[in-house]
Amino acid sequence: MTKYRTHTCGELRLSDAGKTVTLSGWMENLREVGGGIGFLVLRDFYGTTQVVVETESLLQQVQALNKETTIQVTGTVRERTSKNPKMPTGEIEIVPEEIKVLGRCRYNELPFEVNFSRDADEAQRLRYRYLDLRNPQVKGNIVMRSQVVSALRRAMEEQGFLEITTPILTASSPEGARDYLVPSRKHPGKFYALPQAPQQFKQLLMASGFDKYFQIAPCFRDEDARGDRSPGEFYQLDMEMAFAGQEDVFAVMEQVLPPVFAKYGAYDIASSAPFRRIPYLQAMEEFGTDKPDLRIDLRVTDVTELLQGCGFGPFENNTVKAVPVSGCTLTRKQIDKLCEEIEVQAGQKPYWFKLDETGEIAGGIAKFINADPALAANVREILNLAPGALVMLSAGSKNEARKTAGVAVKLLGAACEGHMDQKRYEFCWIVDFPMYEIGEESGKLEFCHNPFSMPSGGVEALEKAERGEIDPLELLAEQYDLVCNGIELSSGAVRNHDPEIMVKAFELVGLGEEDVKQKFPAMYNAFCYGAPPHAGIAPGVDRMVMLLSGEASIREVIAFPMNKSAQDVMMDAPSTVEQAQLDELKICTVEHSGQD
RNA sequence: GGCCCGGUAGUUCAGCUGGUUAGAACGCUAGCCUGUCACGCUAGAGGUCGACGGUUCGAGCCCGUUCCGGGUCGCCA
Repeated sequence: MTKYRTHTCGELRLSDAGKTVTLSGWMENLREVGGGIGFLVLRDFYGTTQVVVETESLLQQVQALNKETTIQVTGTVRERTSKNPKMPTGEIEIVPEEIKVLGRCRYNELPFEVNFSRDADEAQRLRYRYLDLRNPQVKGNIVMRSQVVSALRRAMEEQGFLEITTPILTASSPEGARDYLVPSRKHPGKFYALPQAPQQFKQLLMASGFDKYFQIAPCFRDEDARGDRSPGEFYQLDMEMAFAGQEDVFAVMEQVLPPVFAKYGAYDIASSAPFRRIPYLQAMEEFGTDKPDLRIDLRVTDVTELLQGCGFGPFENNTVKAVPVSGCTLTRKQIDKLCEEIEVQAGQKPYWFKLDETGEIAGGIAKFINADPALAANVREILNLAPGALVMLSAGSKNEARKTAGVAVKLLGAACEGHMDQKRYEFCWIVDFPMYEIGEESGKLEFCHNPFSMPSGGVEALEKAERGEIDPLELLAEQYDLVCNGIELSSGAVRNHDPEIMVKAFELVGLGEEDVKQKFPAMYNAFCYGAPPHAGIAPGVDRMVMLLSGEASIREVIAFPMNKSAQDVMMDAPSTVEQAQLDELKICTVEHSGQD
């Protein structure tokens, strides 16, 4: 049997001096210092070890090798005369007797230098991801992800959950995101779909009598990417529990997540149970978003009435929101830059003024407020302003003004000192989501989130809405979001397990029993055979690891990510296939015009 | 699909108001260097300035079209 190594490149210490060892790894660097001496840095998964090449023949041998060649070094561990306290193996070096090439690197110029790969162009990194991943920092995120997934698994199992895998080839679902379709060879013209989430299967597991289910579940959605959303596929910690409600789900997550975040995260403080609960409407009013970052102490104030008629055009007949920031030291230039960034992210221009050292309102739209001394005094009092305060303003429809203010809170919190406690994980639950909304395109009543959620108040509430006793828009759903540091980790809900209530919920949006049966046949049928009340949630694994690593891009926590255009440039996917494969699937290719 | 930013040496970038032979750092090649550790020193090689078209006496720079990458909005029940 070939023994490639006796030790790893990260483990030898001074106490090992004198031992004969064999190490295998990548040749990271060769430093020749003259006099026939060369220092070779050998790297493997576990670390780096210095090999000191002192004989002419060995030096010639390694001089001829390109960096990143894999080699096997057999030699003696020796105490270094000049130690390097910066590296764990810095007290020793290997004096080699034999160096064997295991895998030659054929190129003396690499697409980028391994230890600086994070500075390289991202397309280049993804094309040569196997080189990129040799960088210990890049690799570290993937290692951490593995540890986090393992810890989550253990924690869920300790809570009595059973991991059950569900089908990858399944049926297309009628709602939600665009599906990835897979043609069926045995049934020409018909398609499987990759699951957008195991939603229906986990609910069917509940109907089957499994009590607590979880899965690190792959999910597939054909939607465009974002910095925090990988295109195509992602993973969720999917869970569902029977005979359970909102509080039961909260309790599980509040026990499972904080220890994992505190242990593996970049910050070691995570909120403890119970997480703060914020009703949806309150979050929208106070934070201007349903994804508040609780580390920021800034809040949104409605100043619509206060500033109506101040003479500033954009405020007339619009909702106006203010975000006061005390003790703001931003310069005029920095404020302008921030406004630009708010405009990019919110799609709407913000306005501002500030209080100078003497307490005078100055800058931005100050003159409209100063025009009326009584108004100026009111503004100061209502917003509780002291000298040095900055006030960011937004105006527009209620939604626009809120959203812009929300972006302002997020960016001001990050930009202004003393308004954000950065080094912690702050969880919160957003609760009491509306069940229905008026669709922007249709102008009609639609489900706000998903039709699987149980309406608060059950069938009675729906009937009241049906009889016109209450506005359907006021109906709430037993639906919740889990948010951490301004990032939505998950939606979840108490599910609607009662076919009667399901039909009633659909009737309010102009659909009926036939629609429910047609859209969700398996679930509807299963629930007709006696289903337990159940609830669940599915926090995104990629998002969580991204938060823990402190990375700004989700691609940094995925071993082999796709680019923004949903391509794997390393594997060249998607790609064309053989005509024979298409023929077998009875798929005709259509000549592409190239114009669309 | 809309908007914004970018594309210059193997890599990361600089390049003024349009003006001679397009620069730097890292990497690479060669030589030197007896303890380096992001080793150091000297020299050298390396460019279709994303592509196409236009304006101009003259374009890396200005204009148009297009391709590629990233961000953002739409989208993501």
